[in-house]
Amino acid sequence: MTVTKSISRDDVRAGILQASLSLMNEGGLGALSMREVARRAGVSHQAPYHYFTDREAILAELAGDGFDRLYDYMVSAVGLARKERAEKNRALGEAYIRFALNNPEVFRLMFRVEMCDLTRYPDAKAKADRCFQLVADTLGAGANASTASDKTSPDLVPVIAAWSAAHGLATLMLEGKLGEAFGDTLDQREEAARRILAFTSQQFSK
Amino acid sequence: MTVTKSISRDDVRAGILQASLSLMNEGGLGALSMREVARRAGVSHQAPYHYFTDREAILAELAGDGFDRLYDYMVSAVGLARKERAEKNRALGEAYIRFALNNPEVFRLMFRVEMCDLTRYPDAKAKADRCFQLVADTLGAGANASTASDKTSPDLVPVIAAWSAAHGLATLMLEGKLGEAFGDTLDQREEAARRILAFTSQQFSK
DNA sequence: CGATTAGATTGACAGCGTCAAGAAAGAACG
DNA sequence: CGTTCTTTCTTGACGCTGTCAATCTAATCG
Repeated sequence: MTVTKSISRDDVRAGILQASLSLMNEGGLGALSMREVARRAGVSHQAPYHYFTDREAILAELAGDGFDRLYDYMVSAVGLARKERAEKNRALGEAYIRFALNNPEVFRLMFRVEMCDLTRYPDAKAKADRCFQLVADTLGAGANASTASDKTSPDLVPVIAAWSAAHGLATLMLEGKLGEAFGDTLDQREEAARRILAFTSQQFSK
Repeated sequence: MTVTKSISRDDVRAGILQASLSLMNEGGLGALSMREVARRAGVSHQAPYHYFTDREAILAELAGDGFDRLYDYMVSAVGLARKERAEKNRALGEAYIRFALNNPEVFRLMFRVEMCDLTRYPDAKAKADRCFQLVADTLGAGANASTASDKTSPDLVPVIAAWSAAHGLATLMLEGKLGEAFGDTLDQREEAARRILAFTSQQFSK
């Protein structure tokens, strides 16, 4: 059946990940089942176990990719922003929320510990830490929240405060807790998020 | 077997809810299965369907109870706080986070739309709205974020901004995204949350 | 007392994640 | 070339899930 020269091992692996991603984006995290993934990738229901130890390993890989993409979102936004720190902070938050609204399922996956416990997947954890480090650096503190080198790092408080504000807004919008008060289309919601975030970063800019 | 006078209908219903709650608190949301709930409640695996149409209906009821308890947390905290508005705002946020850290699974349930879509369960939605209304009132705006009577309500922006800050902090702590930088015991984490929240509300108080 | 009806139970079905055993296909080596 | 070994994939099975359907129980009413 393999008319093409050959289907390499990596191709199958990539196919499984691709099937997982599209399945998740179509039907939510709950629709991502090992068997359906295998069906979509055109392999037997057990084949994925040859590439991933279990369901969580696939989720960890997807989450890792998500953190990489979030990183790109943030880096490019900060790069484009005007050079004032307040401006960069705002751009960072906006990128964070834009990513969440445009990739809701991946975003959920990335921040739900029971979906994939990143401490068990060092590669994905490194990608996540890279994001957190970028947030901390951009917001002006050098310490990493996750590794926590020195426990007495007062600069960490404002970083986490600002991060929380953006993360909370993203979460509440994603879960529909703000109702449709701010529009139902993606553009309207992004614009609303921008307004709220502008207020927040203005307050945080002393 | 029914030595007591009789097991009323409401008793069975309450037993099912109780079993669901304890199961959820022990093994997380994933451990809450209809059959295990029935087993714990000492009824047949199909009995719960006589009281709840499906799994989501049980979750909706638990979420509703959660919102009631969150309401109590917040009301009593605000009542105890000094009368300055900044003080009340801080107390509100602290109560919010204290609830989240002490009831992690219920909190997750309450804010995950795919677990139970509250628009399908008006009773639970009313309890949720009551909480949001309290937040909006305490933070100084009269409009309800969920019902959104008038779309041009500028006062809503600071309310949502503050709510997002508290919600984001609760979420990030709950999901372990802040690492153990702020302690591993509940008390230490509550204290850390208080510090961060103090910073935020100070910034928001102009 | 017998008939009706509401309530609860048992049984069945398809789907799930995953363990275990077998088949297929190369590679290594005599 | 044949044979064994190893790696890769498939099929089958088990116990679990949520839920539909049919059966059994029990109580109410004529």
